[in-house]
Amino acid sequence: MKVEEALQILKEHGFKYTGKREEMIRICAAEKRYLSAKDIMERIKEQYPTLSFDTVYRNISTFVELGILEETELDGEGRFRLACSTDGHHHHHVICTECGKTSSLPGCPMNIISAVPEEFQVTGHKFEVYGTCKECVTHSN
Amino acid sequence: MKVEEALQILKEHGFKYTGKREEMIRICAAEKRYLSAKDIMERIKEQYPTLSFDTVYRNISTFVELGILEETELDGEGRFRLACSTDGHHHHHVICTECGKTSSLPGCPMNIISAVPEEFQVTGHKFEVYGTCKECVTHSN
DNA sequence: CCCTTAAATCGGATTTGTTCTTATTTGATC
DNA sequence: GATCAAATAAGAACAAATCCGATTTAAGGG
Repeated sequence: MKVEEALQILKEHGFKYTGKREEMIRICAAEKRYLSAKDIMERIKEQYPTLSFDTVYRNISTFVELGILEETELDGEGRFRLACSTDGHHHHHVICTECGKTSSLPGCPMNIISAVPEEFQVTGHKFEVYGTCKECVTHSN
Repeated sequence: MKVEEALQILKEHGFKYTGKREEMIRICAAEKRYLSAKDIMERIKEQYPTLSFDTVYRNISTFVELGILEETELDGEGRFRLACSTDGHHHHHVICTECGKTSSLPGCPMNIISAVPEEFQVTGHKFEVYGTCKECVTHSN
């Protein structure tokens, strides 16, 4: 997803444009990795030093609801990255547990699963491979 | 995994036997679903009304480290269930997001994945299907 | 342009899940 | 039964996330 697409989605849903929102999205668009709310705060402080964490958290959850951001969880804290499933087709990621860096995996296990027990009404799924990226392996040695 | 196996694992690793630990394990063994620390606290209060949450949390993490409990996360809180991967072979679950009830899924996507980018050193993976179980669908209507 | 209004933001207090600290108790071993 | 390390209690401390009341700001209409 591109920054412009994200802003368009916001507009379509009646959300106001603010420089802070755009900057948050730009920050997420800048790297192929999951960022924590803290990471985003840190990066946005350069342009908006007074931004409150309430704003960051509130915007993040708006973005997640609108499908602009994808969410996961590492070490008990939420991590976010610009949605990329919509770029092509649905897929999953390998995630570096050190730095949040991601890389796409082909395919989705749901396509292959023979059967989900019929006493469950399926609402979603999560498939994530965890690891350490080359950079983080190097740094930790 | 059975309660006795779990206790055996504790013993093998030099942990002391306590009634509280056994009871915690029994509680987890009693149902095929993920329980929160709070759930376990609640259930154990019948036998050990004074048990502190520190004890519950500390024991839970010991159990997770020893592979006695499996951990996941729902609604921002840790959930635990008696490990069952060791029963037969490695597998995954459908999880009811309402009550934590689980059901096994055959197979593991890691077997099918063609290739993980070689710049990642894989350390683990998570595959979970989420849904609502029959009981919870009924109750919410 | 200015006015109005609802949405967005601020700043701090609050909540929630979890961990830490210190003193005390208890299980295992001799 | 004495000893000692491990386990526990109780509450303080922590960190992530949310809530709240007051203020500011974007968007649209006159």
